[in-house]
Formats: sequence, C-alpha cells, structure tokens
Amino acid sequence: MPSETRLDLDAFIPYRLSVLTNRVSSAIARHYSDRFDLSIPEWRVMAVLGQAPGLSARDVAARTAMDKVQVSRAVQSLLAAKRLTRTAHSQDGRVAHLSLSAKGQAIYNDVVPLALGLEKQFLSVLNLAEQKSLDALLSKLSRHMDRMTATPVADFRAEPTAAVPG
Amino acid sequence: MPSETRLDLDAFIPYRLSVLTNRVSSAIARHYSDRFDLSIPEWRVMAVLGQAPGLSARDVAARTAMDKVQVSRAVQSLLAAKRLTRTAHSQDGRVAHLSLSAKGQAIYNDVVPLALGLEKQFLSVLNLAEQKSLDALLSKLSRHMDRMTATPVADFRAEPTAAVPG
DNA sequence: TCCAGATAGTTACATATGAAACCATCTTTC
DNA sequence: GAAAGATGGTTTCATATGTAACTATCTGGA
Repeated sequence: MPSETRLDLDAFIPYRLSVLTNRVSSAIARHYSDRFDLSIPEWRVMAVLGQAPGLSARDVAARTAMDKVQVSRAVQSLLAAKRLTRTAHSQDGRVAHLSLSAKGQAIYNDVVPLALGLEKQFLSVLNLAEQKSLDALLSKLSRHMDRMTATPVADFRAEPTAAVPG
Repeated sequence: MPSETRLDLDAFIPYRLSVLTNRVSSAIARHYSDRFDLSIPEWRVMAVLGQAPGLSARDVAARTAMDKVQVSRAVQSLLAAKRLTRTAHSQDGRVAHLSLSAKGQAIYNDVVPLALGLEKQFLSVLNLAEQKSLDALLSKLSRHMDRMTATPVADFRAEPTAAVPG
C-alpha cells in the first residue's frame, strides 16, 4: 500500500474550503432570509441587478456562476413579489431586460449594508496584509479554476510530495 | 442614501469564496461520482472513516460539519452497497460503530490519490509560500467562524471603510 | 424505582435542485 | 425565403436536502 494513500481531511484544502464557505454562506443567509423572505439565489440575482440594471437572465447567470434554470426560477419568484421589473428587448424577442423595482431597490438598500457588515466581521480576524493576501489568493485560484475547467482534465494522480505542509 | 450602500460582487469575499468552492467541489466530485457511484456526502463519510475507523454516526457528523440526517442517509446507502460495516456498541444500545468494509477500503484507496492529485493540480498555481499562506488563512478564518457562530451575532452594519481593498 | 429530560439515529414531508426535454425566437446558409 | 441550427428562457421530472417529528435508548434526580 503506497504511503501517499492517506488523506487527512483537516489538511485537505478543498474540504476545508467547502466547510468554511458553507458556514459563511449560511451565516449570512440566516440574516437576510427570514427578515426579507429572500432565498440565496434570489439575493444573488438582486445583487447583480442592483449593480448592473437591465441585464438579461442569461447575463445574470453568467455573472453569478448560477445555471439558467436557477436564475429563471429566482427571477420568477422575484417578479411575483414585484421586486423586479421585466421589459422586452427592442430587437430580440427572446430576451428581456431585468431591473430592481422600487420595492426591490428598497430591499437591496437594506441588505447591502447588512452583507457588508457581516463580511467585515468575518474578515476582522485578519490584518490588512492578510486581507490583501486572501484577496489575491482567491483571484489567482479562481482564474486557475477557469482555465482548469475550460479544458477537460486528464487523470491526475498524486505524487509522493504533499501538496501543502501542515 | 449612504454611500456605503454599494455592493461590488467581484470584491465581495463571501461571494467569491462560494463561487470558487462550488467549482472546486464539483470538479472533484465529477471525477469520482461517476467512476465509483459515490455522492459527495457518501465520500465524506468514507473519507472520515478511512482516517478514523469505528466512529459513530454522530462523530462523523461532528467531524464533517454535515448534519445527522445527511450522515444517516449516506451511511444507509453505503451499508446497502456493502461499503461499510456496522457493529453495535457494547455499552450503549443507541450507538453503532462504523468502519469501511474491504470493499469500501478498496474504493477509498482508489479515490484518495485521485483527490490528492486534483488538490495538487488546483494548488499548482500557487508557489509554496502562497500555499502556506492559504493554509494559515483558512485556519484563521475557520476558527473565527467557529467563534462567531457559537455566539449569536448582533445586527452588524457596515462602516464607511471598505473591508478589502481591490 | 420511576419519571423527566437528554441523546443517537430514522422517518416523513415539504422544498430545492439539476439534467434534460421543450418552446419560441433568432441567425445562417443555401 | 425556407430549412437547419443556435440561443434565451421555461417546464418537467427525478433526486437531494433540511426541518421537524418520531422511536429507542440512556441518564439523573426524587
């Protein structure tokens, strides 16, 4: 049995990322979901449209890494709650422009400071240099994942060297 | 309208964490789920039991940050596939000890190098110092989240200062 | 000893999710 | 300008998931 056939979950980066992210996301969601009756996908759509009004559903999906079904459903419930407006594209009958309604904008204005406050609290354990470092690492890794998933990956196997020291 | 009521998703750390993590997790899952007919929760249970045989379902839940229902379901399907063994606790009738069966161990031995290889590829974009830095940041943030979620959080609002510079 | 919680684990139900099929519109090509 | 495909968006269906209720066992106090 080869010695590299050992997996220490506490040292396995994808696993640690996942646990951390789930805790952060649900901690944040807990704060706005009850208060504003807003699901995570719904909030994501609103967040994007708050920043860039008039996008199509497709654009929203592209920006959030959500799939189009998820966006479609979130948009529908937001429209039903009159938190969004939808207007037809002048040229293309398939496309509709989405924006926050006044009601949606009001919610957005409430949630944004809440989200930023929670982010701040989350990051408060890091000093400024560490925050910059985290920022840079996330950027690098995200770009790397873009490239990795763009091209289908071969059957990689671990080499004896550990990826990350304790 | 206060000026801090602006949210740039591309600079919002929880959001970036979430997108990155989802991409990483599903990239890894894609590699073992088809090949070994293994869901993410199932693999997590196996990973923990491979490392620490004889744990109870409750212990597994505690270690993976999964909830007990999720663990229960994963354990059931793994037992049905004869990938785990379950033995009664000698003292406590409620508790059962779980371990990988020979079949389970064989799968574990196949998946572990695959997972480690993918982790290595994922981290390959970082140099050693950056990998250490990532490791340390994840530890710090995780410990911080532990403390944050332990005590119920007050209603934090953002201060004018941005949390993380570009 | 007996009763009132705790705790391990399962079941049930309602909701969320993803993949694939689908509809409508647009574009390209001949 | 008609047919073949591409694209935006929705619906369908099967599965995954979380919450809450439930069963069974254990523990501690009167």
